[in-house]
Amino acid sequence: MQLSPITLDDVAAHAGVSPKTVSRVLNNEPNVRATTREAVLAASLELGYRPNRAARTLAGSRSFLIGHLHGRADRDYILSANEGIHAACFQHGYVLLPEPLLDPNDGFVVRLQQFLQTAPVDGVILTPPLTDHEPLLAFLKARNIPIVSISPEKVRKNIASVYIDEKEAAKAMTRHLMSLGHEKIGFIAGPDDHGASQLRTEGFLEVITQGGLDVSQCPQDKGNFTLKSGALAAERIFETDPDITAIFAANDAMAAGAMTSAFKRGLSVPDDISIAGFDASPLGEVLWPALTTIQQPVASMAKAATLWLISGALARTEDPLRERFDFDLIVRASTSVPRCKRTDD
Amino acid sequence: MQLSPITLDDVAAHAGVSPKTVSRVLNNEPNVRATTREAVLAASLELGYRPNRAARTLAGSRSFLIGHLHGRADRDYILSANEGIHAACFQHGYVLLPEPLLDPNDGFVVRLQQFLQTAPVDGVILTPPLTDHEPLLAFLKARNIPIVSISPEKVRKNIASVYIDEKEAAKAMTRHLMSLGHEKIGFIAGPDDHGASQLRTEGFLEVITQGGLDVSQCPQDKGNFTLKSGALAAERIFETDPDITAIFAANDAMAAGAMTSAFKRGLSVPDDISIAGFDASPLGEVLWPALTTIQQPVASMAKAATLWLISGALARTEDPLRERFDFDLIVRASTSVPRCKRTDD
DNA sequence: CTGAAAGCGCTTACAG
DNA sequence: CTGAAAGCGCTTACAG
Repeated sequence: MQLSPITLDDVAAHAGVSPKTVSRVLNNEPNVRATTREAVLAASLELGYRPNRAARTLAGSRSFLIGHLHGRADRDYILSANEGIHAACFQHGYVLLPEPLLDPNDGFVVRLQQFLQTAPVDGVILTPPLTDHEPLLAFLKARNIPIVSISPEKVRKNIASVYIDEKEAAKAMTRHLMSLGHEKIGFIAGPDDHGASQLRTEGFLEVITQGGLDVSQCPQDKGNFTLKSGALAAERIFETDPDITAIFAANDAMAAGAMTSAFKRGLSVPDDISIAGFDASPLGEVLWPALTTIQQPVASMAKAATLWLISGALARTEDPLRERFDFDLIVRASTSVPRCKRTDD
Repeated sequence: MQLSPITLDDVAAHAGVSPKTVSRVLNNEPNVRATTREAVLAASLELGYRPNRAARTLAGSRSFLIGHLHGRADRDYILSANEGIHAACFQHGYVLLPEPLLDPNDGFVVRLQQFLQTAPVDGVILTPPLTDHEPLLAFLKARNIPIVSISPEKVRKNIASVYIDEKEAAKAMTRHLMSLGHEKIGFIAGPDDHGASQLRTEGFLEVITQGGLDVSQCPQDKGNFTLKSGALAAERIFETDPDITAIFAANDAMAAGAMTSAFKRGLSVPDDISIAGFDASPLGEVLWPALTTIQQPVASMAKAATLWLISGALARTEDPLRERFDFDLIVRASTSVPRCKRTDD
C-alpha cells in the first residue's frame, strides 16, 4: 500500500537532467560531473524521493533482499543476528528475510530452492549450525550466491566470515577467576565435536598451567551444553573435589546447572563458590545471582557481515574476507574473591 | 540472482491463451471457463512457472510482503510468531519481514514510515507489547494497513485478533495441582497492569474457591515476571507457610525463581514441593526438573492470523475477526502427588 | 468469457 | 560526461 508517489522521472525533471543521469547518481556510477551529481542529490532530497524497489528489481539484476539462513540454534542468538543484519539493511534500503532451514533431512534444499524463487536474495548470512552444512554451502556456491558466515565452526578458505577468538576468551575468563584469588578451579567442558568447545578447553588449560596452578587441584568434567549435564558434572566435581572455590563452565546453560547443584548442596554463590559461564545467554542474565560470562558481539558481527554483502566488498576481493571481533568479559554477581582470601571476614 | 526464467507469456503460449487469461487464473479472478482454467494450470505446472514478485508488485497494488512488527518482548515468543507467519507466507508466495520497533520514544513512527517506504507491506502482524501501543495502531489505521494482533492485552472492537483464554488456562493448571492431591497451594501473581496476569490470578482463585480448598491455607504473593522476583516471593511464602506442598507462579521465570528458593531451603522438587509455571518458555524446558507449564500455540496463532491477511478475509468482513485458540497443559517433572498423599512410601 | 494495448518505475545497452 | 529508446514481467482499464 501507499507507494511513494515521487518517481525518478520527477527528480530528473526537477534537476533538469535525464532520468538516466538520476539513475547514475543513485547507483554511484562513474561519469557524472560533480555539479550534476550534487544537483540530482539536492532534487532527490528536496522531493523526498525513495526509489521503488520493485521497479529496480524488475529492471535490474539486484533484489535488495538479504537472506538470513538459520537452523535450530539458540533462539536468542538467531534474533541477535537478525538485529545486526536488519540494522545494516535498514540503512541501505535493503530488506532482511529470515529463512528457517530447520530439518536438514526434510527437503532442505528443495525448500531453499523455493525460497530463492520467490525471494531471489542478493546474498545470504549463515549462522551456526548452517555455517558448516556442506550440501548447503555447495548449493549456494553453485548458484553464485554471495555468503558470509558468522562464527563458523571450521574456517573455510573460500567463504567470508566474522568470528571471535574463542580460546582467547576462555583464557580471559580463567584469568579473571585467578585474579580474584581462586586456585582450585573446576572446569566443565562442552562436547568434543564442537569446534569452539575445544578451543575453550584449550584456553582454560593454557592459563592454569602457565599461571602456575596445580592442575591436579583443578578437576575437569564434561557436559553437552545442557543445563542438566552441567548440574550432573558439577555434582561429580563437588563429590571428588569438595574444596574447589570456582567452576568455569563452557557455556551458560551448564553454568546454570552448576549453580543449581551448588544450591542443592547448601553452597551459596558466590560466597562459597564462584561460577562462570560463556555465551551471555539471556538465561545467565536472569539467574540470581546473575552469571559472569563471555559475550560475543553477535549483532555487530552480523551487521558487519551484511555490510560486506551490500557494499559489494565481497565481490571485489580474491581471497574471502575475514574479520575477528572482540569479545566482552561480563563480570556479574556469580564470581567473587574466594572466602579464604577475603580480608573483610 | 537467478530469476525464474519462465514467464507468464510462456505459460500463455503453451496453453494457447492470452497472457491476460493466465493472469486471471493465477489471481483466482472470475469469468474464466473451467476448461480454460485447467489448461492454464496444467501449462503452468508443466513449465514450473513461478510468478515474478517484482513484476506483480510494480504492475499491481500488492507487494506480497507481510510485516511482523514486534517490540522488546520475550525473544522466544517473537521467534515462534515468526515461524507461524513464515509458514503461511511460504505456502502462498508471500515473504515475511520482521521489523523491530524497540524504542517507542526514539523516532518510533518515523522508523515505521521509513520501513513502509522500502517495504510497502500488504498487512502487519502485531505481537505484544505493540498490540496495545495506541499511536502505532492509529498510524496503521490511518494508512489503511490491515492488522491482526496476537494476544493483545486489551480487546479492541476494530482490530482482528487471535488469543487464548488466559483465565481458563490458569484454572486448568490449578485443577491439575488439586487433582494430584495438593490442598495447600501458594500462588505467585504477576504485575497488576498486565491484562493476562490479572486473568491468571482470577482463574487460580476461582478454582481453589469452588474446589472447596481453604483459601487461608493458600498464600498469595506477587512478583514482576522476573526470576528474582519469583525467588523472593517464594521465600516469603516458605517463611509464612512452610507447610505448603505446591507453588503456582504466573509465568515460567518466576516459577524458576521459586525452584531456586526451594533448593536453597533444602527442599526437593517435586518430592517436597511441586512447582508450576505459565508460558512454556525455553527456560522451563531446560530446568531440572523440567517445569510443568501452560503452552500457548503461538506459531499456530500467528499462522492463522497471517492467513487472514493473505486471503483477504479481513477485508471481506465488517466486524473484525477474532479466534480463540486452545492452550496446552504441559505436565513435566516439577509437579507430582504431594508426599503426604503418596501410597508408595 | 477472452484479449490487445498501455503502463507500472526503474535499468540496460547503445549512441553521441 | 549525458541522453533517447527499449524492455524487465506482470496488471490495469478497456473493448468486444
